[in-house]
Amino acid sequence: MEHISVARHALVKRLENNKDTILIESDRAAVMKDRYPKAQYHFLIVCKEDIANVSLLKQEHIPLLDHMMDLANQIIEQQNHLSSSNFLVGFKMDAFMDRLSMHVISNDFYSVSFKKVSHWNSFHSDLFLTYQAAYALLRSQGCIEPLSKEKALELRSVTTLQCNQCEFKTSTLFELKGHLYKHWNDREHDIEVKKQLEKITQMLDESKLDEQESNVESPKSPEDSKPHSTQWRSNPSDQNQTNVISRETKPTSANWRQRPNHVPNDCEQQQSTLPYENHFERHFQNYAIRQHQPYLHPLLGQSLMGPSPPFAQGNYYQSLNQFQQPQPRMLNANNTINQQNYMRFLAPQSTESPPRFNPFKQTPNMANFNRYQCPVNPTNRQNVTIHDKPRWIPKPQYKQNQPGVDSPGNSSNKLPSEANEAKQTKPQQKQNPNAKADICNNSTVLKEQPNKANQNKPKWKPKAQHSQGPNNNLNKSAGNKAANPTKLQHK
DNA sequence: GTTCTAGAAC
DNA sequence: GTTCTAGAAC
Repeated sequence: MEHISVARHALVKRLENNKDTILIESDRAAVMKDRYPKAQYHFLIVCKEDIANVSLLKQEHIPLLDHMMDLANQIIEQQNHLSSSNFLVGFKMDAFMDRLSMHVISNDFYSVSFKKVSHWNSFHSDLFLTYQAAYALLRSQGCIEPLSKEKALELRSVTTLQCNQCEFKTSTLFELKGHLYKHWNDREHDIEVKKQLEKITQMLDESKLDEQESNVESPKSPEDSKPHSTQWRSNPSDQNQTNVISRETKPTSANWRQRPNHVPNDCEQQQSTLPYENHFERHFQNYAIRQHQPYLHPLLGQSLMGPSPPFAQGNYYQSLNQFQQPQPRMLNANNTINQQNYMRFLAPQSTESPPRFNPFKQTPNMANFNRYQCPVNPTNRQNVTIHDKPRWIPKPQYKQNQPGVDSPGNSSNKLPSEANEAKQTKPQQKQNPNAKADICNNSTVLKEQPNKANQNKPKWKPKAQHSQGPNNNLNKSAGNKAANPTKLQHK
């Protein structure tokens, strides 16, 4: 149980020792990223005062609550293109950590660490107490009643999952995550469209301003017209004049085509057969279609930029449909997702709109990085076949060995193929009938005949209960459950 | 709470 | 060979 208390204390430890992970700090609280974010943006505002959880708050803590909310607003304001309405702010009633922490989490819930139904229920049931609710309870009652363990367990395991952005309901985490991915993808498109439109609007404003400047400076007769406004600005006096142009003035257009009641001369008549070149709006509209069409939202793309972009024409979410139906053996009895299957679920991405950089995505540990551990790099993936890809890479557990000493268990310095061979030798050692009999009959023999390959640090040590008592001859798993129900104690 | 992984189960 | 589970470690 000691390791659980260590884990519970990890937040305080991080607060005290890992100052570099703190984003905003005050004398009463600090803002840091959640270690396992359940959405694209997930922050913790950790209280510095030794308060274990929200149910220990009293009325005198209302100023502390307000201060934590101030920090929450500060960190939300730092996130571009997201407003406070996109965030949930509050406390977990069944918090695991032993220090009061306010969660600030974006409502997309698109994250690698979002893996369990209980993760969803922690934020979308009575397990989550919003800041407003906590404030109201402290003001009215002066305290916050804790949830019973039974009630918390019941709320955690609710399987009716209601989308937090629409009326969609499902009973499987798989469908919910596929659905949430659509919401996230749409929002990313909206943000991208907004950025592009802002950029285009800015360019249009600048070009209109230039046009107005040129119209004020342009001579009245076509014979004196000069083709480029930049040439006029080469004269310093002209340049000064352009700086005092008022937006309200409507000067005669520099383009003869745009002047009302203008009769073109011979030269202009000849030009009329040429393409219409001087229409800035049209020019930039075409530019926008060429440059930004792939990024437009389907609805905006249809009305503003001409034909629908490719992702709006076909079944854009066709690649996602495979996630709609839960596949067999993807979920276990606890409705959690197997790690490997989960990565398979995340792997396919639309080629039309690559996802935005994930600020929380963990970078691989480059010390142990090799081509076998790089499932997302397509160039490396091409080089890996099923046959030469080991299921796991042994970690360098034998660093204590002196250099030059050839240890049979030291697979960290070997090639992967050699590591595979070393792994294949393990069952042969286990099948030694004498050794197996010794393990079953006398635990002390284990100390006398240790596994030589793993002599320095055995990966698994059978417990004394396995070789003692009435479960001696039962199979191992049954003996484990009967003699050592630690799992039940943890839960 | 989380990840990782050996061994069991399929 | 693949998936699940339990235990260890953080």
